[in-house]
Amino acid sequence: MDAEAAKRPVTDQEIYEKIWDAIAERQIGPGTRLKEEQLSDIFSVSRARVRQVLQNLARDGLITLVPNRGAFVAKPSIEEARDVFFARRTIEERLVERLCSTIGAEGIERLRSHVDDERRAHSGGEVATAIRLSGAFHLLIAELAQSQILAGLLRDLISRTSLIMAMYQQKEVLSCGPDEHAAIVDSITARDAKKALAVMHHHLAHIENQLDLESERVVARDLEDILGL
Amino acid sequence: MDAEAAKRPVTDQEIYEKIWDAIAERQIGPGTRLKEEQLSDIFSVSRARVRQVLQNLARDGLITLVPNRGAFVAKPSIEEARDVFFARRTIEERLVERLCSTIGAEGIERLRSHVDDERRAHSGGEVATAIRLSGAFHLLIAELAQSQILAGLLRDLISRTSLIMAMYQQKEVLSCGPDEHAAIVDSITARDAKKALAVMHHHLAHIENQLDLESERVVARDLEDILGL
DNA sequence: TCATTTCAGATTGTCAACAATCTTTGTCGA
DNA sequence: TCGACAAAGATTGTTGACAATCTGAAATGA
Repeated sequence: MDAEAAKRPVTDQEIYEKIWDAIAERQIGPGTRLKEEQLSDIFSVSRARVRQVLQNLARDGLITLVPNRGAFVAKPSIEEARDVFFARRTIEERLVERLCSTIGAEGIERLRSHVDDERRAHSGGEVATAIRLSGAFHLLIAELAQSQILAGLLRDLISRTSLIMAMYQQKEVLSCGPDEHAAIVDSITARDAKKALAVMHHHLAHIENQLDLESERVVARDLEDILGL
Repeated sequence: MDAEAAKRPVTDQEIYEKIWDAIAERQIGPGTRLKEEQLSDIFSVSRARVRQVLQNLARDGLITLVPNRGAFVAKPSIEEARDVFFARRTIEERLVERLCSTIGAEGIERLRSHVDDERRAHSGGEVATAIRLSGAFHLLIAELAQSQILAGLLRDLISRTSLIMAMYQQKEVLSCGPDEHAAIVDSITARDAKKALAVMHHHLAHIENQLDLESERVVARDLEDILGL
C-alpha cells in the first residue's frame, strides 16, 4: 500500500474521471449499483463529495439516480442510443459546416496532427487511448467551431456515446478507424461544406449501424479492484 | 405570517423554479450575488439543499459559480448570447424539419391550441405568462419531435434565452408575438420541411436581432421581497 | 498622501452524525 | 408449501457544526 495515497487530496474531477474511465472501458457493466459509502471508502473522501460527483455523472447521462435507492450505471435503451446519434448528427453536421468557412491555417494543422496521433494509437493497438482520442477528435471540431455551447453539449453526448458503445458495440469491431476522420479533415480543408456535412453524416451513421441490438453483457466485477488507487 | 409555511417541506424543484422565475422576470439583475445562507433563510431549508439547487442553476447557465466566492446571476456577454441563438437554430431547425414528416393529427392539435393560449395571454397583456408560454411553445416542438435528448438540451437553452432577453431586450419590444409561432405551425401542418426550417430560422434570427447591445440595467432589490414565500 | 500589511468579519467548502426510507430476512398462519 | 406481515439491517437524505478561504477595512510606515 502506498502511504502517500492519503496525503494529496483527490479532486472531484479526478474521482469523476476515474469512474468515467471505468464505465467507458467496460469495466463496470451497465446496471451496476454504485453505493456511496463504497465509493467514499475507495477514494478516501467523504460521502458528501461522492454524492456531488454522482450528481455530475447523472447530469451527463452516465449513471441513473433513483431517489432513496442510489446510483446505477445507466442502461441506455437502443432507442436512447439512436436518439444520441440523432442529436450528435444535428450538432456535428452544423459544426463542420461552419468550420468550412471559419477555420484558419493553425486550426487545420491541429486537426491533422490529431488524426496523426489517432493513427499511431490505432496501429499500435492501444485500444483505450484510441477510443479516447476518437472522442477527442469530435470535441476538437467543436472547439475550433467556436461555439462554447455546442461544444459543451457535445461533450455530454460523447460521454453517452462511450457508454453506448460499451453496451452495444460488437466485440470485434473496433472504434471508428482514423480514416473517416481524415476524410472529414480533408473536406474541411477543401472548404467544401456540403461534402464535409455529408462525410460527417456518413461517419456517425456508420458508427450507429455498428451497434449490436442483441448483446446485453453485464460484467459485474468487484469495484475495489477496478477503481482502487 | 403563515404557520403552514414551515409544515409542508419545500422541494428542490420549487426552489429552483422560484429563483428561475425571479431571474427570468428581471426581478434579480445580472451580476447579483446569491448568498447561500440568505437563500436558506428565505426558503427555510438547509444550506446543503440550497447548494444543490445552485449547482443545477449553474449547469443551466443561469448563474455563475465562483469557487470560494459564491453564486452570481449570470451576465452573458453579447457573444455568449449570439452563441445561444446559434445553438438554438441548430437544434430547432432540425426539430421542425423532423416534425414535418413524423407529426400526427393530435400533435398538430396540441400545437394549435398552444398558440391559441399564447394569443390569449398576449392580447390580455399578461406579460409574464406570455413569456413563459412562448418558451413552452419551443419546448412543445421538441417534445413532439420525439428526441428526449434534444428536448433536454433545448430546455437549458431556453432558460438561458430568458436571461439574455432580461438583459438585452429593448424595453418596448415584447416577446415574439404569437404570429410567428402560428406561421411555424402552418408550415408543419403543410408538411413543408423546407419552409418550416426557414420560418424557424427567421423567427430565431428575429428575436436575436431585437437584442440591444447597449443596455446594462442592473436591478438590485431585496431578495427576500422577491423570493419570499 | 499613498502603498503595504495585518486582522477581523463574513462566506463558502467539508465533514461526521442523525433521521428517513427502502430492501431483505425471518416468522407466523392458513 | 405458500403468502402476508414484521422486524432488522443497510442505504440514502438531511442537518448543523467546524475548517478553509476570501474580502474589506484599519493600521502602519515611507
